[in-house]
Amino acid sequence: MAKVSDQEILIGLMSVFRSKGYDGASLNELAEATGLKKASLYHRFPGGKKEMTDAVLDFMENWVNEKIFKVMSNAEVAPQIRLKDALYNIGEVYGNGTEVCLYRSLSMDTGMSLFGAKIERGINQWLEAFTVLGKEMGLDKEKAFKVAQQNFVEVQGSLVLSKAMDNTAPFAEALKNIENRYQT
Amino acid sequence: MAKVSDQEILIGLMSVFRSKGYDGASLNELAEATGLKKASLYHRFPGGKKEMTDAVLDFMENWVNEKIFKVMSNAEVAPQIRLKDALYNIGEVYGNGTEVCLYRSLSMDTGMSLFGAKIERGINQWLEAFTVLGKEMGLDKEKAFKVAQQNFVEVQGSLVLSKAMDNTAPFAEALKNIENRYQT
DNA sequence: TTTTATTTACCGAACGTTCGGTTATTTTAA
DNA sequence: TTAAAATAACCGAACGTTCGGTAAATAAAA
Repeated sequence: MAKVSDQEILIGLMSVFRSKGYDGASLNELAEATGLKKASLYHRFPGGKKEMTDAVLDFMENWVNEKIFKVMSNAEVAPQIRLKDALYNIGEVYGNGTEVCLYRSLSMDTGMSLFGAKIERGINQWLEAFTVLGKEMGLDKEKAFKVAQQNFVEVQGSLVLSKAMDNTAPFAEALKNIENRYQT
Repeated sequence: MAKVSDQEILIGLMSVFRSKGYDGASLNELAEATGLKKASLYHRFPGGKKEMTDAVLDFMENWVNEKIFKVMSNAEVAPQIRLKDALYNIGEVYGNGTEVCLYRSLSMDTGMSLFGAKIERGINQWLEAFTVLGKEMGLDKEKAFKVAQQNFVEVQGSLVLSKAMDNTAPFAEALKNIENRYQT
């Protein structure tokens, strides 16, 4: 029996990578955040820090798939409601503007050269979810993709601003803008 | 006589801090980027890495003041032209979408606790420049500030997207959006 | 000659990683 | 069903390397 579950470990690791980035995340810190000792972390992740980050990125990709893509594609729910649900989830994962995006934290040089492909995949899934919704709401393919990109841009940009200004208002407004963007 | 000028040093330091962040920027790398040896850097910056970063942030703040604020406030030039000039400068400093924002790179936990105040000051000056222009073009104070914020959000967000997707189009579009935003 | 600038050589501390070994748990054999 | 063997999980201590930073020595300017 594991002392700490895989999911608990991933959540701990993610929190450190998000706030410190790849270079800034030390093994001591990562171990402390998971509740395991350094050497035990290496038992779970023989590939070391790199493997831990890969696992966190997979975890995040899965989250995007479950909490954004599937929600947005669920044909049993009215589009307006799907959007609201997905935006709620987005608000939650970013602590309503107080938390940073994992993809952004890992987008420095070191992270990009190690995980660039995975980051790109995750963002594309994010964009695809909004594109699907846009098309369902009557936009043509290109327009739907453009709107999806704009949504991503505003979420990321507002997170930068909210963080730097220590004020969650820009992020809240970005979410509101996105919702308005799909008003009929 | 200095082997390397202050400005050359600052440019070298900034390039490393931008691409690597604070934690990821090692003194060996910083030294190499300036053309000086590590110990010589310490002669110029007795306060070490922290002082180097402070100097780079001051350098950046000065850049924002010269290349954005003053340009935007120059009453001798038509507002449309001022905007165009400032946007051109913004495009240049970000390599038209290929380069990262210093404030973003230093916005991880370590950087925020050390330089949060300075980062906030720099961003506020950025916002103030656009607010001035907006007011001159007939917007009321609050609206002008809101538009300035939106501009910042789109620049930052599009930089994240352009970097991750290795595609400068989102950044170019963000600049275009900003210009359109002040169309009469 | 004195001051300033630069460099070589070096330091303790922290880094990511590995090792040797202990304790649980699971699997196999009797 | 129990005992032995194998495996999985964990941890303290240490590895070699790189970190940020310093002292002493050399080179250049004033």
